[in-house]
Amino acid sequence: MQQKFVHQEKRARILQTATQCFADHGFAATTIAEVAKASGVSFGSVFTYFSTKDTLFRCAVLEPLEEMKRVFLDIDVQAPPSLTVQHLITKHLKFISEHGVYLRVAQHVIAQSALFPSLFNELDAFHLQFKNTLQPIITDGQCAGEFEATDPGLVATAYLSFLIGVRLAHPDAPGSPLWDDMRVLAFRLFGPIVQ
Amino acid sequence: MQQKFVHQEKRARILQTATQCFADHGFAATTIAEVAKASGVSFGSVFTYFSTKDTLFRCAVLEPLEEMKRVFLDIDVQAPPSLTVQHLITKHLKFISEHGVYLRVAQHVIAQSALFPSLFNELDAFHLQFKNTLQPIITDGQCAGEFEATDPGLVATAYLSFLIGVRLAHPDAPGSPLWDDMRVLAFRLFGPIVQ
Amino acid sequence: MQQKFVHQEKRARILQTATQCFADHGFAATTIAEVAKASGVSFGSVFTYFSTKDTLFRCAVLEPLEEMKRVFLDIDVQAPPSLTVQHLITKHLKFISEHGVYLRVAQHVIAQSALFPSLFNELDAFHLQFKNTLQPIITDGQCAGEFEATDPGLVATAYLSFLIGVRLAHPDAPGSPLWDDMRVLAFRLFGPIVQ
Amino acid sequence: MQQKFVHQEKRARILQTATQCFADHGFAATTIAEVAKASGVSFGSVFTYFSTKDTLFRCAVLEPLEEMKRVFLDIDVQAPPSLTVQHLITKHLKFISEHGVYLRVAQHVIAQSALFPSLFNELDAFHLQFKNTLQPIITDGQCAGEFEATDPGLVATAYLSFLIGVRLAHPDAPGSPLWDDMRVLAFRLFGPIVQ
DNA sequence: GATGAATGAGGATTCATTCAT
DNA sequence: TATGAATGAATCCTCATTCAT
Repeated sequence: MQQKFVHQEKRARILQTATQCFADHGFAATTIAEVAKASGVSFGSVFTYFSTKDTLFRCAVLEPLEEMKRVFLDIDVQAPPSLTVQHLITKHLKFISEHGVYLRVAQHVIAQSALFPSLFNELDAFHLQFKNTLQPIITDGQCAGEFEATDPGLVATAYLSFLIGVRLAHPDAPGSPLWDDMRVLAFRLFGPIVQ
Repeated sequence: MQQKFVHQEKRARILQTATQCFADHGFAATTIAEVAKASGVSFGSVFTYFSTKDTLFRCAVLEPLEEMKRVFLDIDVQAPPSLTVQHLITKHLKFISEHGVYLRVAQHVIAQSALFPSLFNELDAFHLQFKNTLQPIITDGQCAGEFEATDPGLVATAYLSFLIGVRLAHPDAPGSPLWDDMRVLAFRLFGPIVQ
Repeated sequence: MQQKFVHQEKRARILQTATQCFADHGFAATTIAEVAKASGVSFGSVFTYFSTKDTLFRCAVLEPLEEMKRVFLDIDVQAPPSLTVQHLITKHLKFISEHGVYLRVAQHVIAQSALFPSLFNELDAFHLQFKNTLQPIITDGQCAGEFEATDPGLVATAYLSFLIGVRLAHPDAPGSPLWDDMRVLAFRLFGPIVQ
Repeated sequence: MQQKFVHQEKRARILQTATQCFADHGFAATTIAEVAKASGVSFGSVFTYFSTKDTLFRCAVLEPLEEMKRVFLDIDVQAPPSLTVQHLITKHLKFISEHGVYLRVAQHVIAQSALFPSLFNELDAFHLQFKNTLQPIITDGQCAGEFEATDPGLVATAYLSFLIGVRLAHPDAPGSPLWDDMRVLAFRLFGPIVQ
């Protein structure tokens, strides 16, 4: 039992270090030796926990994706719709501000989809799920006269693209005021109607 | 003279091919042999035109940046400011829709700034120049009551981030209707006031 | 006492599995992990019974050699010599037909004598002992006019080479009729004189 | 043209060295670095000529096989059949005495057929061709009353096994008298009838 | 200039051996 | 004794760069 715990703890440390390296240097320029050293484990130990470098990368991409799904796909619907959207925006910006390292790894996959087809598909599926989850809220808001009438799919796409772009363009630490400031800008994409 | 022309044409072909490879596989996973083959030139010829792989990458990043500067930094000011902004948006979206390959290379530099510090600085300087160029227009629009009062630097940042995000999230061909559709969404970031 | 028995049984199982692996893949391409798995024991246990991989190989080569010596060096002399030889041939072919796995391991040592000098010496010594044991019988047969006059050492060498060659060239199961059929061919090497 | 010649000469040198190493240490225990050093070429150059270690091994096994086929499958039929057989034996023993290194590599493939299935099939096909080529001669000899009546396939098999066994059991240099002495022993396998 | 063979440093992966539990 | 995680040396292979033709 104790064993198992130690094992998991060590695995997590390697994975976290590797994620940082992948984010900083990309897949190809990250070496296992570098990950091992930064993790404080021996070279061979990395292979004890992750059979290949590809496996390590897969885990770095897919495991945090589960948490991201929980944050982005579980929507707490409230009235009115515009309030729901504002809460979402706050939650989303908080998440991306805190997970910059992971998101840079994910961008690597998106930018070089040809190199990581199966990982790309996973991320693309998430993208689609997110759009499908967000659209009904947008539609509700438009019906309620809170948002301008625009293709909800387009709005969802634009919003997600905006989040991606903000994250990529700003390697800032989580504490930066930027993330709070961006909330109002993000909200504009939904076409709020001033009453 | 004829010689010179042939020389330039060959160089351009190599650079274009290399840009495509860098965009698809990143810097580290692109090999000179691959570029040579795809360019239809001999292996050794790549080194005749570009002394090192780094040089080739630098050229792939910096040369198109000049064209990008012309498009993004030369602003044709018109009245009213909101019209200027709309023209800019059209021009910008057109550019990014047509230069997807180059922009993926640039994203590579941004995402892995630690690997390419001098290139990153060039792109970052462009980012700053762009913001400095755009801000006066935004300020004018706000003064004219066309845009809501918001930190103009924040708006410029949000807008550029949006462009980056849309480009990264959509590997679509230039012909997609997405690029036209996004114009209205982009415009919303400026906080247009309906009159 | 019971303990000891279990110990020996486990050791024997590991050694048998290892012999099969060494025969199939050679020394270098056989891994301890593979032997452990195929033996149904834990990885570490292999080292409990055999301190190194070399030791395991040595045991796989030398322990069955004792049995082989009993079969090949204990000659039951009968009259006439040609009958003795025929009985030997039968016994030898039976042995090699039943010990194909072991003999492939031994061939490994012979073929790569530079890698296993001490093991090679053991096998070579056996070779010599065998020749020395066989020669008197051949000489007797020649004196009795049953075999043509030929250098007895040459005949013994040819006969042992024949046994080795038949075994190497035929991975057949023990039940194959080949082994019986070869008896008459083996006998010819002794130069029997038809009366 | 000169280029091509140099190229072939270098390739041949690497292949010859590699064959010696494979014969001495087997496939797994032979390192590319060792082959490179012994060949007097750089490590990387080995890969210029042979893309992988497996390819190098394949070439070491298959290329000399062509010469072996010429020697073993082209039979110069003469009268009487027993004379043909004696000439064959002389030719064969000469070949194996001179190609000990190659034959040890081939034995490696035979002994570990599971590791090299496609190479094993090539050698096995040769084995079969050889038997099919030899059988008619044996049958002729038996019809002419020169050889005892025995299954010709069995005789051919026994003879080839004998050649293999003699070669494996004797790492002697070509000049050894053994090879000449063995001719009469080999001939006995055909069951010559003294007249 | 054009070509492609030569070089060797660098990196992923394997695996015998050790050792803590 | 039994187990299997930890270690790092060893090895195959890649590829940027050099250079002779």
